[in-house]
Amino acid sequence: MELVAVIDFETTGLSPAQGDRATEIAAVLLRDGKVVDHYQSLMNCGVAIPSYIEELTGISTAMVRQAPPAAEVMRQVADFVGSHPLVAHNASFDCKFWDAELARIDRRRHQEFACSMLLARRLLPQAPSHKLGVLVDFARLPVAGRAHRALADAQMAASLLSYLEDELRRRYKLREVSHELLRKIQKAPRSQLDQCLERHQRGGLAAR
DNA sequence: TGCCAGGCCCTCTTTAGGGCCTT
Repeated sequence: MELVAVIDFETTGLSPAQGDRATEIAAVLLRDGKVVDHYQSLMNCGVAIPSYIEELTGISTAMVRQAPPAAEVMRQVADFVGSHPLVAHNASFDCKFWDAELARIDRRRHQEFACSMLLARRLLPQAPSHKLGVLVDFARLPVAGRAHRALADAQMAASLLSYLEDELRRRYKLREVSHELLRKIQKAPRSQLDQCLERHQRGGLAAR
């Protein structure tokens, strides 16, 4: 598979539209199931961290006040990621913050997101839940560090993505699993997953 | 004062409701 960037944000809440801001970002570059590089930084967005968020993430107002400005961090991570396809766990969440924080520095996203949670719902319907930590435990993947810190979560999402790609290759005898195929699968109705992959195989894309 | 997201997905559905998942 081509190089992809798996990202994870820690934030002050759930919605940039409601004024929530990013407090930490991590991106790991994944190629053929191996992490080849990573970026991580706390970021100072100039707002206080709600106490329940500090309890969840361990990230305090004092910590982000000592961090580089959010604009500087976003420029760095956007340059680090470049034009590589993006992946996140529950990507709709990270996509909102990625786009909102980029907009603040007058930059725009030029690539699509794939979502490891939507893929896991289709490929691992038997998992007890589709939270990142539960899936990592279910698939017996290594725990990268403290949950709800950006780098650990990005590394675990990358491990999960590799596991899901292996499952796709094994079950459907695919030579290669592209980002484009992941996006097709995550959009396919669960009941039509097999038909989706059969169409893909017939199209010859699997052998490329 | 009270409330505060949003997309996905299932079902006792589709003229809807509610749980899941992210912080």
